Amino acid sequence: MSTKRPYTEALARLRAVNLRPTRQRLALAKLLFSGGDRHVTAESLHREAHGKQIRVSLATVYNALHQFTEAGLLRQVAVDATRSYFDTNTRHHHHFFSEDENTLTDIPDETIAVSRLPTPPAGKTIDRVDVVVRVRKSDL
Amino acid sequence: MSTKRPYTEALARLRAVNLRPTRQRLALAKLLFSGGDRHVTAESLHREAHGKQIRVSLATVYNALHQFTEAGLLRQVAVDATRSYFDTNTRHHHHFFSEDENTLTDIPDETIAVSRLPTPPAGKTIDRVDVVVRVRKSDL
DNA sequence: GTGTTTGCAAAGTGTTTGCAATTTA
DNA sequence: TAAATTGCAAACACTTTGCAAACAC
Repeated sequence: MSTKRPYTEALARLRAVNLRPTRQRLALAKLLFSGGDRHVTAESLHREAHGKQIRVSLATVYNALHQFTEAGLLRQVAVDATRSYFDTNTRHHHHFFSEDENTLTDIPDETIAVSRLPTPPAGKTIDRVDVVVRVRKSDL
Repeated sequence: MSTKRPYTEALARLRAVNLRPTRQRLALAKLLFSGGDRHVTAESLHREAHGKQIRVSLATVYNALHQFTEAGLLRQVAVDATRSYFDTNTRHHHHFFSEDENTLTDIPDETIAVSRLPTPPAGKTIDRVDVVVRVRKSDL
């Protein structure tokens, strides 16, 4: 678990991928990697940081999210045409997407399975398979 | 097949869903529904229309795509955080997404299967399951 | 004629970029 | 102090909206 020593933890992560541990990156890394798995958008992370008195610009949040993604610390998920989501769980897994609340949730890996993968078009290789189970409130 | 009599065909489709067959809507419906299954973005459809001397504004293309989608003639597909894709195939099926060319292709339904669907979070119902098989050029 | 639809231009989102000032090593 | 990073504001790409003119019925 990465709940303890969030500062050291975040610092180590940044060092490991050769990103300078600036005040902003450290703070964001702490928010992202100190709890369990998380799903954030640039906006939501920026808002969260501000709520905790961390001064960081939205542009820097965008930069950090992309740098973290490139470094393999995050994974980008495309579910909504308007916003970009980032997932701290970089292992292979799938998602629930709540269309009411616009929120992502991980699907436990054992509870879903794709069988019979198709042959990709000629000259192409499968990069990855994303399954999004779209859910909404039961009643209405 | 809807290849023949594209005008009558498009007209019938619009009538069926109670959308006034205006010149613009008819022209777009003809482009969309006269061939086989298609995947378009607002931009690509607008460009295509212009190429065929059909005068229609981008705003109208957006309106039409949304009206057609609402009417069940199209289906919206979320694969890319920046653009919205619309699919003329509204049956249940999945997609290849080429990350090199930003293009969608249908996956024949028999060649893919999702087994063991997960139980949705409490109070939620599964609306639909989208599988996107991301592919890229084999070499590099 | 009356209500609908169109096209334009303006406004709105979410995101990226250029660059001077600041910070890190 | 040299190189990297930040924050701001401007630019961007895509999409939506308000409204007068044009159109369908």
